[in-house]
Amino acid sequence: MVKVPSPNKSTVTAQDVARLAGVSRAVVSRALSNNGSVSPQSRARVEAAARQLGYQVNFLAQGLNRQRSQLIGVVVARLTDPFRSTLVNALLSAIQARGYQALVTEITDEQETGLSLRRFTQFRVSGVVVTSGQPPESIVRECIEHHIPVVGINRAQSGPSMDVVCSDNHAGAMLAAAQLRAAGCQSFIWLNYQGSTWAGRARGEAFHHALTAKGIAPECLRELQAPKDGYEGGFWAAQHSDLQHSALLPQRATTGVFCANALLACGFLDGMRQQGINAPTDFHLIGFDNTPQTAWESYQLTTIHQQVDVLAAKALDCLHERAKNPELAAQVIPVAVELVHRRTSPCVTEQTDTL
Amino acid sequence: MVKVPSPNKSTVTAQDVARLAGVSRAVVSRALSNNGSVSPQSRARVEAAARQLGYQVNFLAQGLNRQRSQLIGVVVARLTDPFRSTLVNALLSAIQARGYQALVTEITDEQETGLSLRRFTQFRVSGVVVTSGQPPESIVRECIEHHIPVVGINRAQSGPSMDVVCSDNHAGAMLAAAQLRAAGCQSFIWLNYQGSTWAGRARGEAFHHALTAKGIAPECLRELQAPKDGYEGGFWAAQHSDLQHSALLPQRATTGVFCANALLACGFLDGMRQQGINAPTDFHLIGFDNTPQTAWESYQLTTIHQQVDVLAAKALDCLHERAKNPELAAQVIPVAVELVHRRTSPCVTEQTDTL
DNA sequence: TTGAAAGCGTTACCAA
DNA sequence: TTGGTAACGCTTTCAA
Repeated sequence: MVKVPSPNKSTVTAQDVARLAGVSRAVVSRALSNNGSVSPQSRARVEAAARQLGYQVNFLAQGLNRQRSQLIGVVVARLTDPFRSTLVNALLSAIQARGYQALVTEITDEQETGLSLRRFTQFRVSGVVVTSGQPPESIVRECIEHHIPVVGINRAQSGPSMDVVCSDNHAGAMLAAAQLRAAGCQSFIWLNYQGSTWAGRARGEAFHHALTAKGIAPECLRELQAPKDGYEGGFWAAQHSDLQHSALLPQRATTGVFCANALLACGFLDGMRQQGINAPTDFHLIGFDNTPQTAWESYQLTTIHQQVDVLAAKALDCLHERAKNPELAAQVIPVAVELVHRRTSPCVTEQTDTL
Repeated sequence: MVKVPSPNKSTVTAQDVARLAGVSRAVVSRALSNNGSVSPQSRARVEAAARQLGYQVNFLAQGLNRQRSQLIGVVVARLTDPFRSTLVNALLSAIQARGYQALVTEITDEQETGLSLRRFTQFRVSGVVVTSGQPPESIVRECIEHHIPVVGINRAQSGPSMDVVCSDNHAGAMLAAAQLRAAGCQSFIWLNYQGSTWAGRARGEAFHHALTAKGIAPECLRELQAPKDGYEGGFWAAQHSDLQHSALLPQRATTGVFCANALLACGFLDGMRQQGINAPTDFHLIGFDNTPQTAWESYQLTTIHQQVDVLAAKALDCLHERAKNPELAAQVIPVAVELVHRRTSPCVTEQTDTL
């Protein structure tokens, strides 16, 4: 049973511990941070004193002195997007597991990324993870000059200073293309929204390549662009696609739809259903992200799964690496994705996809 | 066009600005923090110098000196829950709008709440918002002693030190009960999960009271308890309810189901549909939270809306109030909720509910 | 191994 | 109004 004598003095400092333990501040610091040599008995006395007084390091002072806080900055936009919150959740876990604390900034506009980074440097963070927005290269360089590593997740590499960890969009698009092909789709739709993120565009291009590589004629791939992101965007796209007509053709050539993200896919599916068209009977549908909702009974979306915890872990690895070696050339680290077979494009029985 | 001379010296301090402006550090500090008197010309020179050098305050040093950082701690669990992420999103916006930065901790276990608070104090945060978990009163008191106000959102008031901002669960339950009654429901089910949060239990009790106050016999209200939270819990509950039988009775007494949260409601609806039972034809369903998904076409859940931005704003107001006056008695601040009419229990045409 | 002392970068008080 | 100075609380040389 630890007994705190009395919280008379509002805040207990290393000095107080030193006094009680009968040593100097320096010894206290060394003992508590396992840094420098301390005799076993001193250490014991310090630890006892610290416990007794309920001493806790002042991270502000510690950071000021070390020129580095145990903070890691995280930039995110629209946390209400299920994929984003899943990713941030993974990041928080990873950050805390490594003994850091997360300083989170929400941006509503890509432009704000830079400002966030600046504020992070003012806290002397140990690193920054950008999950949304594209920071201006100049500001990233500022960070690097302050020895603050910056890593992006699922975004374009902007300049030579920022590492990037990125789900393998190309592989994802290939998996989607292969699945749709194997399922017998003859025509294809790529669904994205206007002003899509870099990741979305990358997926679209990869899908295009994957299809043409499979010998699909260009006119068989249409692109649908919703005026806005999210569920509503997908819903809108469904109402403005002409899939309902082609699906009703006598010799219906099954259409395969690939979406830039999970929300678009959910919205699209609902929008089509509202018109009496459903997957996989009338068309096939594959989304990206594998958010929890895509697994819900009403959707059961076939989707490309992103390993968020791997993304998070590798991002932190990156920060760590680069902190040790700032001169390192910027890397792009791919993270594998997986195709999750669900109802909107069910698994096809073994079939060599060599067409 | 601002020109940064050269980032030769890694980090520029107030001293540097002072030197360039030809004044002392003190003047720089006063000029830049609008605190204390500075002559117009000094101020101008300082500002120019600061801009020229790209000076940015070191928040660590500032906080150390002021004994308070411009950080606000946020405790959250399971950020993947859409309601949580919506709430945290609102909190982040509010925190930043007021010039603070959010220090976010994810807890996986209620027990960790205390540890989070401790770490927050080590950063000398200006306040703490607890959105998950119940902090031990002793630790909350520690915070208060360090002049760090703590506010909870949607949780029980634990002890006399923590303010609480809380959606009006009672009103929500009343609205739900009234709606179901008006829709003609004769029997009722309250759906919650084992080990529910305090808010969930409070909603259940309020629902119970509301019904009995309306003269509903106790045997008309059953309670369903899922073994786990979330969508899966709701889905499970649907499979283990006997609603499918009662719904098929010849003289079917329409059943009204009220759920502790949105995920349960979505899961329950899907689970029932899988058995061929649907709302509102076979039963009525009302959820809580009004998360984005409940508005999706596949669900269109009638639900109790929580005003997350009001919750966030009032929570920060609380912190502010209490920072000014730490001796204040702990408050419980209710936030109004609204009934959102959607398909699972559609709006009934004007009807005085005086039964 | 230990303690004294010099910072880390700001802010606030106080005398000028 | 201004500048010197003393904190703020910690870490890290550097001698002893």
